[in-house]
Amino acid sequence: MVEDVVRSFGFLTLGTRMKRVGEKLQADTQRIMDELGAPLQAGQYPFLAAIDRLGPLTVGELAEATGVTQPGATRTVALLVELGMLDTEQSADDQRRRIVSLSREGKRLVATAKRDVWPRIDAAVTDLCGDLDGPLLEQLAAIEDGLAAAPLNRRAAKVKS
Amino acid sequence: MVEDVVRSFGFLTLGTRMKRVGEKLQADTQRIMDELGAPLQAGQYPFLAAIDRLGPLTVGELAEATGVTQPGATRTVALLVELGMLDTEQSADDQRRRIVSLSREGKRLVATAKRDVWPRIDAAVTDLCGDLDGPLLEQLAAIEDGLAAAPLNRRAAKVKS
DNA sequence: TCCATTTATATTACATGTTATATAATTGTG
DNA sequence: CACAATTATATAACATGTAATATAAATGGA
Repeated sequence: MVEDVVRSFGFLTLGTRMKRVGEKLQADTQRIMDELGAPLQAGQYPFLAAIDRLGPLTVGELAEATGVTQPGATRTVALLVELGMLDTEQSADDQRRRIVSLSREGKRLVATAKRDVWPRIDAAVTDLCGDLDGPLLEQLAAIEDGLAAAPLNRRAAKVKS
Repeated sequence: MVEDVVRSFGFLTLGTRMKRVGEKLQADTQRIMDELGAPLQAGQYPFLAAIDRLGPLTVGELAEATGVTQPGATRTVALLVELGMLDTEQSADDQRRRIVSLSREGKRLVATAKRDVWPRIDAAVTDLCGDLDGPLLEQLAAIEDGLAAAPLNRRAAKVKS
């Protein structure tokens, strides 16, 4: 077993390390969702959740709300329209804008996710991180070790009961 | 200005959020390196640093040390060989293994980076995160706000004097 | 010793992020 | 009120991660 240099380098490689931990969390989250039958990718839910919370939004507003660039938002919206989860209409007063809203199916999916899926994910992540405190690098190490010891989907199953 | 839903959702969207913060840190780090004339991408340095620290490694060991998958390591190694920073040789006792080492130029780059670049990056990130404490979500918020207020390259310039 | 299994690396296909730029609609100003 | 500048979205080109699979070498047991 070789030393994990990204972990060893401390603040110097913090960006790489946080990105890596984030990707691992997302991958584990995806597994929970797969097990529960949720039909989308983890990274797509923020788009649905943003509209659910804020009402119909333009592409640019969705980019802001989800923290991706505008081209990223354009692409994900196109995909979710393709999948039947979102509808778009041209804005009446500004023909450049596209107003994105939840389709009937999108609304159903959000309702189900809010009830059955998101609470489990939240509980699993809380199980992993909720009690953490102290310096950032120590918390990151605890998260990495915690994920290695028991991935989120195992924690979700545990918490569920 | 639209609400940042990934931030609002707390633990539920922690993976997306950490990935995003990590990407932002990396992008800022890249800008420091660009300003200092470092010729590689931020994400490529862990490969050089791993070999500098641990000596020549196989592709698989590099994957472990840098925390990427083996195909990712294969590709990055190929790129860095192309750029003249790494050399590879077939292992004598196991023809499947490729031993990856720093080229003369790679060694020179690591020496320069260790002296001139990495300390600045470390100092800038420490300026941003070094004093943080408390619950994870609060620290993440502080990092996001801190980066928005003064990106890492500004902090590097400040610390440098 | 032969051959099935395992292991190390490479390849393929894809997901999802970015930046730079194109296009079309709107706005503001001389 | 025409036209330059701005704004919203789309597209293109690329970077970098993954999983699944192919290929070639090493290993181990009948």
